[in-house]
Amino acid sequence: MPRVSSEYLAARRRHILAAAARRFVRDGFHQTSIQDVIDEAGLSPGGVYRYFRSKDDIIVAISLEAIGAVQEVVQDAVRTHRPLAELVAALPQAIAELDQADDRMRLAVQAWGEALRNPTLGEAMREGAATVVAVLRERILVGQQDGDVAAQVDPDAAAHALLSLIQGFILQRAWNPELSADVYGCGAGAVVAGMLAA
Amino acid sequence: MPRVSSEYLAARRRHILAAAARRFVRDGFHQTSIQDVIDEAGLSPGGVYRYFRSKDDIIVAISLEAIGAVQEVVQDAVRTHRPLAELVAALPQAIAELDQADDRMRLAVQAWGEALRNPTLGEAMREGAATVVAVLRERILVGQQDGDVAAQVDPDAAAHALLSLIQGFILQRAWNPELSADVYGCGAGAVVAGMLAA
DNA sequence: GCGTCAAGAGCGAACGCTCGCTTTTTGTAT
DNA sequence: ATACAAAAAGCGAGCGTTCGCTCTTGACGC
Repeated sequence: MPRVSSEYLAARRRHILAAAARRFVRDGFHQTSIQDVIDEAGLSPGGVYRYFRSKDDIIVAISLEAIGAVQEVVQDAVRTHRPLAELVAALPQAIAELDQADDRMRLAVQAWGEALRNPTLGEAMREGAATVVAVLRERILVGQQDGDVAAQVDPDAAAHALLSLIQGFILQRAWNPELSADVYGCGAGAVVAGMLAA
Repeated sequence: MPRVSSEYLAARRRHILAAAARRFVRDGFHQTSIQDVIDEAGLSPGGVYRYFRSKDDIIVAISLEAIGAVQEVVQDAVRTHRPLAELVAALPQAIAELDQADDRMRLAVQAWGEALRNPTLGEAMREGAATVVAVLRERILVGQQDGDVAAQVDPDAAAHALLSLIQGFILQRAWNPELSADVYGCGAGAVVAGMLAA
């Protein structure tokens, strides 16, 4: 199959990544051997190494996909211009839907740990987090201008806290898929909406 | 050196765990070979395998230590009976102090991922999270009885959200040690105290 | 001198990955 | 249309290395 279209090549690459993702979800990055990925993809070592320079390359690609997906969900959610509390309450549901098909969020949790020792991934993670924080900060600032958010709140610090609400849900749901996105969303929304009695 | 005291044995065990922790922090669980741990401990394979049945045993022991530390910090903080917003604002500082000596929180992040594939660790993680949630829920319930917390808030769901604020800080700080515990604490406190304008 | 602990050589298995070969497809000349 | 040459995708045996771990052996406190 030489001299094939670039779409073919991209599809092949995606095929390998999908196979790797399935194994990584089940067994973890490092309990999965490259041979496992090769078997899952129905290829041979040479076939896989034509598309990826190393196992680490595959891990990085998968991790970037996972964090990119989270980033997108948050950005999309903010774009809807809902009230902030409602937005926060809705995010868990959106993430749960993203996760339903392929357990992608389990990959995200593993990628978090991986980012601590892989510089490329660490940089990407910091960048991704910074982007999400920036988006949330802008939303908070707008809210303050509109009078929907208390003026004395530090937008940057609060944005980090909102990011935590998302990350925490991803983590807790990875451990316990029973965790209801709706219930968690209500809890998170209530916290943001002003949990303490006036 | 036969027939030594049980304190000696316990100390030996701790010595090995400390050595393993140093390596695990630097290189990750799976990029660290058992030989690395052996070298770091200044022992031989036989010396290490007298105290641990397998590398996984060491990983589990280290992970349990890390999650136990978080659990303790939260429980201690709740016991101080401060106002809830103040408590949440203070937690990041307490965690940062815990982390300062040995980067223990980097181990926690790795343990989170490890819990997804190691059933023992998974169970421990669910249990640990449930304990923390229970403690926070009780605190919220008390707050509701005292009128400090809005009555319509679901205590369980809100407790999960508070746990997220802690987990998110651990994660974000692991990626970026520059993240100020004070600033984050203020943000988290503000969110809980009622971020949205009345 | 018995009982225990640690040393360290070394085991088999599994690892990530390479490389020479085969197979398949495409472009071009006929 | 057909034949052929060039190019590239995929195969898979097998490389060297490293892995987690075992087991014999010697050292030493009691």
